[in-house]
Formats: sequence, structure tokens, C-alpha cells
Amino acid sequence: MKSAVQTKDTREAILDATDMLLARYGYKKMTIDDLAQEVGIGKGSVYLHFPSKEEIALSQIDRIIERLKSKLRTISNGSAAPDKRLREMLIERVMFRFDSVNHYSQSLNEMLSYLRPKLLQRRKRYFDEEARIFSEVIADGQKTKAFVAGDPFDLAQTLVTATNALLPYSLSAFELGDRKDVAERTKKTADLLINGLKK
Amino acid sequence: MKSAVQTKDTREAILDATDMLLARYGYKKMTIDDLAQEVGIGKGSVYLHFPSKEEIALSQIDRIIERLKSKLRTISNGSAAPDKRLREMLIERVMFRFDSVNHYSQSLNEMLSYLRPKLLQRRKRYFDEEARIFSEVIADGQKTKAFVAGDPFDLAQTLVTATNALLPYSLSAFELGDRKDVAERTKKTADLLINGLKK
DNA sequence: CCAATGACCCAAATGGTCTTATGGTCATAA
DNA sequence: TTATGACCATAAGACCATTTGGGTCATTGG
Repeated sequence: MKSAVQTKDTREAILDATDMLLARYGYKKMTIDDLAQEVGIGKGSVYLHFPSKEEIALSQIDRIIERLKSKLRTISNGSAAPDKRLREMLIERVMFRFDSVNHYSQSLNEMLSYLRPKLLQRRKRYFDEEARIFSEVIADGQKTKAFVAGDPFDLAQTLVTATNALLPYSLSAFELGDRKDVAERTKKTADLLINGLKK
Repeated sequence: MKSAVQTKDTREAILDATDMLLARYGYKKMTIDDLAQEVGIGKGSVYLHFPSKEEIALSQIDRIIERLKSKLRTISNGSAAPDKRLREMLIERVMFRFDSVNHYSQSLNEMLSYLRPKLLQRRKRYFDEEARIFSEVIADGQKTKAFVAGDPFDLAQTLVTATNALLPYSLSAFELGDRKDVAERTKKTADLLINGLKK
């Protein structure tokens, strides 16, 4: 990875290195110099791809969510019954995040202390975008009268809110508890919520 | 309030003063001297009631939760139908906290940074205790076949988890959003959850 | 000519030193 | 016996010099 990048897009390489260095050093301690060296480029070249250190870290978080959304869309577009799809999506939204930041250990809260306002904004955006994907499945379920009536997006936002406490955010993955336990709590919450949609 | 305390229990007076000073100065800036003066006692007398500064702040948080639990019990023991009681309790658990710490503005997260491990522990305990009160109402609803079968405490914990993201914790009341908005989101979440219990 | 580079700039961070403040203790007085 | 505030030790803050690191840009090589 320290050799000049030839087989991989530089922007992605920077984000990969960011992922690793955030986990190792946290936001504050991670330097652009370290990053450049890790990628095998000059320090100034980093700024050809990202306007600031802050934006690099935020873009890494964005990337995690983009990957999640892609997974949610795959499930959403599947052929299972809408309630089964919803359940799988709720679980995925929690567990994918958990696994994506699990190696960040204590550094998640540290990042929050530096990037709080912008992270909060993005967080709101992420939830909106996720809810949009969820709402499509809800609308599906409503067409066949399997789900209650109501604005699909509104209902989706409720699903999102109800599972938000299970996400690693200010609580690190470590603080959230054992992975198995988080998964279990997520399933139970999802089941109750979907059951509520069915009436 | 600066006069010697005669008509009010000293411990309560200390906690009242803590509530006010936490809101004004935050945890770090609040001094035991300020506290003692606010109550009208000597600085050393504070330590007759609390072992440490840390414990004073934690006890104030405990007190908020005790008041909440009292309110939850009142609702729980009411004569309304179980689903109506549950709904009211879920809303109360969110809004009572919101209102109790709303005047803390930015200082909630500051407190968290100093008291994190102990706050997390207590937080777990609070949730357990709340879930116990909820489980009684769930058991009530199960007796009349109005609610689904299952361990009442387990189901109650799910209700608690599903509304946890709405509580002010690392997100201040300010960051959680407009009070009206929080209440609205809480109601929608409660409705969906209770609907899920009814099947 | 254009993109990559690393030297440069400057504000922020850090480390060292001294001073002050504060949590907690305890001798004293009521 | 209990309340008090002076005392103590350590932590925190202020100050200053030095170093560091985010961001910029003049230079070079392809």
C-alpha cells in the first residue's frame, strides 16, 4: 500500500488509509502527512481530492453510509415479502454500522467532539436517505393491504427513529455492548415495529 | 435561598443548587464553594451528604429519574386501558427528561465527558427500572389478551430501546430539536410500538 | 502545459515553568 | 457532636518559547 498507487483510485486509497488511521490514532492525532505516506503520494496531492482534513474524515463516514444504502437497496429490490425485507433492512442498518466502526474503539466519540455540528447535519441527511429507501418497501406493503395506511416516508422515519439508539454514535460499538446482544435487541425491536405496521 | 436552610432538607437543597449551577456553569466550572454558598452552608458540610463532587452531579441525575419513575408509576396504576397507559408512559419517559434537562443547554455533553463510565452504568440501571414499571402494564394487557404473548420485561425493554434515541443524552435537548417535534416523533413511535404489541 | 511534490508559512498545539484554584480533609469552635 | 472554613496537595490555568501540522504554492518532471 505504500507503493505508488496504480491499481486503485487515489481518492478511494485516501479513504482506505483514513479508515485505518482513524481507528489507530483517532481524528486529532491522524495527520495529513501520515495519510499521504500511507497512500504513497505527496502531501499536497491529498488536497487535490479533499478540501480539508475535516472533509476527509466526513467523507469516510459518508462512504460507509453509501455502502450501507447500497445494501439496503439490494434488499429493498429483493423478491421477499415486504415485511421480511423491512426486517432485514432494519437489522442491516444497525449491524452494518456496528461492523463498520467496530475497529474505531474509543475514537468515535473523539471524532464527534471535533466534528459535531457537521456530523449532526450529515446524520440527519443519512437518516432521511435511509428512510426513503425504507418507504419504498412500506409503500409496497401498503399496495397489498399488508401494512397500515399512512405516509410511507413518515412511517419509515419512525422505523429509523426507533432503531437509532442501537447505532454506534456517541456510544462506541464497545459501549453499545456485545455484537450478539446488539443484534438480538435489534431483531426484537424490528419485530415489534413491523408487527405494528401490519395492523 | 442564600439564607441558612431551615425549611428544607439540606440534601435536597444541595441538589436544587446543583441543578441550577450545572445549567449555568456546567460540571467542570461548578465549584463546591459556589454550591455551599448557594445553599447557605459551609463547604465542608456538603461532604456530610455526598462523598464527592462527582457523586453530587450523579445524584442530581438520579433524582430526575426517581421523579420520572414516580410519574410512570402513577400512570401505570391508573385505570385507563393498558395500551393507553403505555402510550402515556412512553411519552412521559421522553418528555419528562427533555423538560428536566432542557435548561442544561450545552452542558449535558460536557457532563458526559467527565462522568462517562458512571453515567453509562446508571443509564443502564435507569432503563432496567423503567422497563420494570412498563412490564407491569404489559402483563396487565396480556391478561386480557389485548397484547401479544411473551416475557413482559423483555417486551418492555424493547419499548425502552425503541424510544431511547429520543432521549437527551449526548445530544442535548437543543440538538434533539424543537420540543414539539420531539413530542411528535415520540407519539408516532409509541403508536407504532403499541400497535405491534396488540397483534 | 499540467499534475505531483515537498518546502514553506503561520496559526495552533505542545511542553516547561510558575501561579492559582479547587476538591477534599480536619482542627477548632460553638 | 456537628458545622465550619483554614489548610493541603494536586490539578488546572496562565505565560512563554518551541514545535507541529493543515493548508498553500513555487518548482520540477513527465
